[in-house]
Amino acid sequence: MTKQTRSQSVTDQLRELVLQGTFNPGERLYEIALAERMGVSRTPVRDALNTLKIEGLLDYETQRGYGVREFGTHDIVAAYEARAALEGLACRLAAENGLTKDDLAILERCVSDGDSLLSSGKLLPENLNLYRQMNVDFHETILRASGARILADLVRQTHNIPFASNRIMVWDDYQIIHRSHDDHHRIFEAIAHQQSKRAEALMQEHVFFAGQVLKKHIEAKARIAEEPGERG
Amino acid sequence: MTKQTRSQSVTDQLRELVLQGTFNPGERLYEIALAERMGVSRTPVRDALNTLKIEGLLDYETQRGYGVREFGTHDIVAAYEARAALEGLACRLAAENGLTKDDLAILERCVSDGDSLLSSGKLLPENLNLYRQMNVDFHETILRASGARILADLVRQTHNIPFASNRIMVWDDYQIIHRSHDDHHRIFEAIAHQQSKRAEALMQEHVFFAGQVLKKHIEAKARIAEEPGERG
DNA sequence: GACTCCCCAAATGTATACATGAAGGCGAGT
DNA sequence: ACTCGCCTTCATGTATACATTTGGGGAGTC
Repeated sequence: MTKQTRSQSVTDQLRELVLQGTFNPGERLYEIALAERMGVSRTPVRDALNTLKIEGLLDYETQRGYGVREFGTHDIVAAYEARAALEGLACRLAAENGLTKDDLAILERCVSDGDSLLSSGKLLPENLNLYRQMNVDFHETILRASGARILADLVRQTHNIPFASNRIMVWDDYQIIHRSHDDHHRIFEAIAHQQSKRAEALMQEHVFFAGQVLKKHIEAKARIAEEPGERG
Repeated sequence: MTKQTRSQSVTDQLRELVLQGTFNPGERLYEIALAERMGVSRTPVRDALNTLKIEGLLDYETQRGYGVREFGTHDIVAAYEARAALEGLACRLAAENGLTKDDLAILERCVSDGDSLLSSGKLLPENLNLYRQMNVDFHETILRASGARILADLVRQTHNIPFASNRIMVWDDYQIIHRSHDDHHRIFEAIAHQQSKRAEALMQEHVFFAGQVLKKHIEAKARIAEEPGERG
């Protein structure tokens, strides 16, 4: 990891805090309080707040400061739908342009690495990070291969929603992970054979499905959390 | 227009300068020089540079400052394709949810205003701003009606590319404008009748077509600009 | 007792001083 | 004369002092 400035470091820390739900929705964030908490001056904190505002994680009003933006299931689903459309598009462009040998090799490696990690019939907890990294690599390689940096930028935006990050997945169902990795197989095949339309459709479904899984997961969790109160 | 801070004002000015091509691609932007030029201190300038970096207009390297990002025809086309996908999605969601009476009324108004402006068989120069505003209203209303703020955010991003703004259009061909407004008619109809799939397809084509027109326009201009040099 | 107006406190906006790092030129040594 | 390394210079990164605005609380009046 290359050296980074305090502004960048604070931005990353604060983004992580917000994405992890450390703050309550709507909670106001004070520059001075954050600066003291992080052990820096207001300057890097202001940079970070400004950045997260543009990324869409914070609300802002002139002379009134920043607040944590509220996100509902609806927003998460919309983010996944947007991501599905964008990554589908990137996938099609990549297939149309044709990949470099290097990029093709990376994708092939991702697919075979995934096969290994899943070969035992389950995903071992110690392999979770490896699988996650493989998944990120797969998607980022395709975005890069699309040749359109703006698509990568837009997709990055769609990750900036609590629960919607590509690093957060539903891991408790081997069947779902297996099916997801099966999608990777077919996407790779479609790209390699320049079946651009098929590649687009597969990627759209791949991402959309992940969104649906996450949605059900969140709703189930919310139901459980509410039950004790509903009994009274 | 509500009062805004210097940071916001400088950001808007600088964004406009970059979008209008005031700086050469790759040109470096110095904080101090900009601050003097704009008559403010480095603080608002730094805010602005940070903002435009995240919006994707500037490149940045730690301890090395900011530079104007280069955009090619390829980027512009990709931006339009992304916008087509996103606005198509928003249009479908809006049609599925159903619009409020107010939003429906706004769209209807946009359509009939456009009819008036084009009724003479051409678009008069003094009506150009009115038409442009109508067009912006139409698209923004649909984005709002989609109920997904993230879509509006993402679409805004796609405007942050030189030549790709929704405020820049190719105005010299009445036929094209007329066809574009005809799309609005049909999109309105599809939304009003909750024909969500049709609404999505129409909007996708509507935006994609605008991108194609712009692409040809840019290429034609580039050809003309190069000719004198090619003769030598 | 409630309402209004004014003043103060606190938070954000802006400027500037200071710190750090990077790049290029100049001088010394070979 | 050429190369290596240091040193100067300048631009960015960070902290802090100062300015402005907002909102609330207290005092005074009806």
